[in-house]
Amino acid sequence: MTHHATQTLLELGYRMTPQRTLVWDVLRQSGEHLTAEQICARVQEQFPHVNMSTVYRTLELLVELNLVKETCLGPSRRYYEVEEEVPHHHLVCEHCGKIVHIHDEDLGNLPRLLEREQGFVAEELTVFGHCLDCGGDHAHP
Amino acid sequence: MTHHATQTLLELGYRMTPQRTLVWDVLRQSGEHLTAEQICARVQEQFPHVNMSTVYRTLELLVELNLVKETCLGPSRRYYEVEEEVPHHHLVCEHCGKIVHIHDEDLGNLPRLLEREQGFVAEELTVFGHCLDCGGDHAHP
DNA sequence: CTCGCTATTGCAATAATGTTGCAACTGCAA
DNA sequence: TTGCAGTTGCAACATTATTGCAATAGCGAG
Ligand SMILES: [Mn+2]
Ligand SMILES: [Mn+2]
Ligand SMILES: [Zn+2]
Ligand SMILES: [Zn+2]
Repeated sequence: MTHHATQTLLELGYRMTPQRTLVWDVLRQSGEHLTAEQICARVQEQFPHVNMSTVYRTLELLVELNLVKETCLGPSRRYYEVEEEVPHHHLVCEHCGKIVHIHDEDLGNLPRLLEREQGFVAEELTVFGHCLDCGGDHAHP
Repeated sequence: MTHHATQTLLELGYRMTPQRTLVWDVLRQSGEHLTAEQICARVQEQFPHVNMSTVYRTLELLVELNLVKETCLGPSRRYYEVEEEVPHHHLVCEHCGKIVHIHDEDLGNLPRLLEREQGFVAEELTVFGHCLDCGGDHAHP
């Protein structure tokens, strides 16, 4: 576990445990969006007796401390990834499942428009649609 | 159940049943985003023995026929609403839970931007953030 | 209008995902 | 080294959704 996360935990009176280190390292090394179950499986490759409930509790803690981000990219499942310095948004291809990251500067004038017209402050957005490979022509190949 | 939905079902060889009529009518009359459980509760006010599994199966069918839209507005729950002619998108306030509809013309240049820069065809988008009442000033009151 | 076929339903069991109570264990600070 | 509060594993539980199956009931044919 990097100095960053370790320090945050210890400063706040939490303890460093192998379980927490492993969950964090899995997320750092994968760089993907992982479900709790996927994280648990990868943790168990190195430490087989680690329990799902520990993984859930660890994720809950890391999310609370803003070290990990929880995202809903579809029904019935939560995905986790390391919280990055600069926030990002998601394009989700409904055909192949591919997920692409975009950043505030890719949003054009939408945030200003929503704030001006609706008084709504956009923080994170998810766009469902079809990616380049899956037919931008609406053909849903 | 309106002529519209009835006809679609019958044309395709499905049968009209009181259960299907009730689910459809609940969705039409509410105009809100309802969970399967809420729909079932309202159906049971008029027809108490209707079962949850029937509601789920009915919703699955109506979604498949594009009569109802299923939306994921957060983890752990699916919401249903009547599919409208003109598609819409959602602003979800993470503080008070309020959901606002916006339409394509409220999106500014985002769809064109995504298509041009990412080759991504946006179909439906969900924006998480904070509504007017819940402090556009990031104060999260 | 009646009949019969088969789509549909209710029910209970099961699945999938996440949460919690609790006794045993263990970081870590003194 | 030691003690204790934070943490874990486990099993039970909670919530949301799906499925197998026998009983029921639409609806088209006659
Ligand atoms: Mn992401
Ligand atoms: Mn809606
Ligand atoms: Zn795709
Ligand atoms: Zn609000």
